[in-house]
Amino acid sequence: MVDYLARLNPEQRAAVETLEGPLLVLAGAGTGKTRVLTTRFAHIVLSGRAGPHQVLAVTFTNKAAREMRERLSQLLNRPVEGLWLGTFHALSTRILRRHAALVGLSSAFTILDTDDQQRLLKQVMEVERIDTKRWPPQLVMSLIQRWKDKGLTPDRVPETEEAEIGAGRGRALYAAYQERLRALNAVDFGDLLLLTTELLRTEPEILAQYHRLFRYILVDEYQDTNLVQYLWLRLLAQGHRNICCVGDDDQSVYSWRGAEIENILRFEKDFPGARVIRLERNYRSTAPILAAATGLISHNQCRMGKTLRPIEETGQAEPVQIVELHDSDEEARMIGERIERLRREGHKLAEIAVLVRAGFQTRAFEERLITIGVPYRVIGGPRFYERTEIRDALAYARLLVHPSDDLAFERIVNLPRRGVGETAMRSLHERARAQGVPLTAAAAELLAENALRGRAREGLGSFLANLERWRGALEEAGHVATMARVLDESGYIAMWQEDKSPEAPGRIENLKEFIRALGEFETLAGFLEHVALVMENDENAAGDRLSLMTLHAAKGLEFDTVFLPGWEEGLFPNQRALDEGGVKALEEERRLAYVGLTRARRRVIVSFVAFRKLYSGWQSAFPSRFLEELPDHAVERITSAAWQRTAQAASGGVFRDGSSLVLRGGGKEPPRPGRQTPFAAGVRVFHEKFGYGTVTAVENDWLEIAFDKAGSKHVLDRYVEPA
DNA sequence: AGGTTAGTAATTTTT
DNA sequence: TTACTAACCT
Repeated sequence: MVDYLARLNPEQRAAVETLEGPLLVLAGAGTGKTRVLTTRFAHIVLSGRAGPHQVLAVTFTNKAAREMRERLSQLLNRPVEGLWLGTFHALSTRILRRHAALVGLSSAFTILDTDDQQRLLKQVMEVERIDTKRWPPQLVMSLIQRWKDKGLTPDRVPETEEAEIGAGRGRALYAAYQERLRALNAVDFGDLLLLTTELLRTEPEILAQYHRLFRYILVDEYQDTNLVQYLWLRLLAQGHRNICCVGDDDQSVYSWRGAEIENILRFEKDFPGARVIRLERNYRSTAPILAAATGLISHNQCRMGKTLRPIEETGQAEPVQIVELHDSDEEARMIGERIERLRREGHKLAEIAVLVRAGFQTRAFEERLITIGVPYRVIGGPRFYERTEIRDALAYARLLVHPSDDLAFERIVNLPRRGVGETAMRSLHERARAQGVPLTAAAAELLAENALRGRAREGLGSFLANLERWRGALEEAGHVATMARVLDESGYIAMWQEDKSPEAPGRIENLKEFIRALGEFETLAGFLEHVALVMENDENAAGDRLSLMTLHAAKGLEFDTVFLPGWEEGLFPNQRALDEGGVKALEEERRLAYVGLTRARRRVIVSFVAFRKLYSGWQSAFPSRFLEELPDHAVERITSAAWQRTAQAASGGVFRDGSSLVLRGGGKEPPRPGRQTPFAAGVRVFHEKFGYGTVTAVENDWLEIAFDKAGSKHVLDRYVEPA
């Protein structure tokens, strides 16, 4: 037997060797999913069924693609390049650039990011006279994005849905936005998928060409695919029908981003004759952790069904701990203490993670970790290429490469200040629209005609002259030196140097890093393409550090010890998710809890509090319903009092100075337990801003009130008085 | 044109 | 509480 096959368990082997026809591999957490995927790819090649270039391998993230490429090159024992292995978006771009003309683009189209998308849509909405206050562009954008996720071009958006947004003009806005994109020779992320699918659907010869090329298709994280991605895959798989999707329905947590768990649940219907193989042997976690996770997820209705089994019974495995605490400060303190203890016992910080439901929760822990001196890193913060200064620098670069990039022009024409304000921009826009030319050209025209006055003329004049000069330098001095020069001569660096805000020095550092990053690419255009598709963080900050991140960001990672704080109703499961998505959302929240639990190899500490500091005040909370869903035999429940006893008993415990038991005075003190809201459903109330209304529901100190004038609102009881 | 202040809203995030 | 935006003032 070939030795790479010998290293697999029977299910994994079946997943690797079942090559013909559709196959769904249901891979539970920690069951060797990546190994199966890469080994399968290698097996296709090594068994001589297809060349490496005849396999299409699709992932969601660049990280996953990179990992797969590396492991594949190890298995094949040679470097692998130019493979059809990448993200849906990168592969779509590659296909689309080849046939751009067929979808009305030139092959040098630019890819807009979220920020550009929103600016553009806002402009479109202003032109269409839509109140952007009533209809935030962000909201409209998300609906357009959702339509794109479903494979709907403007003409295919159902009439019932278009009434939803922009005063019933949703579809018109979508169409206008698409028109603007086309005029700019630009696409957004959604378009990459949508246009590729359209291309494959309307051009049978091209589709046939790809059918001939791709003899095998591999898909990672299938539970996260949306409808267009499914259509995209289905079109390409029609050829040989050798499609293998790997995923875990219990880890589908991106529905709010358009992912449809139905894709994986429906697989056998979508691909008749499909085989399904379950990977249930878990190589990661202890028996109690798996029992807790399995018990919890069994409360979901909407799933394929799968049971994680530990590899062997480990007698002394720790139960999952559930710690009850009085308030959120105490929770941060408890976790800090436990981390210090683990550290003293010789555990690496890099093997410990604190996973929270929402980003803002990390702050409390950061503060605590700083005071006790534990090095940490926050994963999934603002990404490098999304920082203001980097996006500005990118706009300069884009304008050099594409003089017609209006969005880039607008972003930096007055940054730093060049006296080009609203008035000047209005005349530029008017001219550009009238002549059908880009803003740069319009500016040149107006300058030549002496149609601009004062500082705007000076500023624009030297700006355009500079652009020309820099473009010349690009040829002679190369892109790295030129961009450094651009940032300097434009006054952009100086702008931040003069800025007194605390983050300014960091921004200048980032700009230096930006110049360094440029050096890794042959050309500026190549760099821009990379940036558009690979918006990732460099989170490889060295050293032994604790990880702090959201549950979403933790998917795919694993740690020895995992802390799961904030298991309270409203926070987790998240109230807003529940309000918007009902039972489906609750199940997704539960899957998120499942993801959290299964990140741990050896230890899980779940915690919840009675009072949580939120924004300015304290809020009371109930334990999360998920806590009751954890099977008793797998958990150990520790009450606040019990925890205090153990802490006191432990040498060097929290209460060394005896002060921690006394809550600090003033506004920092959380409210006493047992407080009851004086309001009940049906009671008439008055609110300073919303006026009179009737209470329709009560949850803790939150009231749902139907106001006579202002509609239905969710408010805290302390802001209303009996009418 | 540009700086200042008041008002408002606050999940999850990759490409 | 903070962070961001829009209206307002100079």
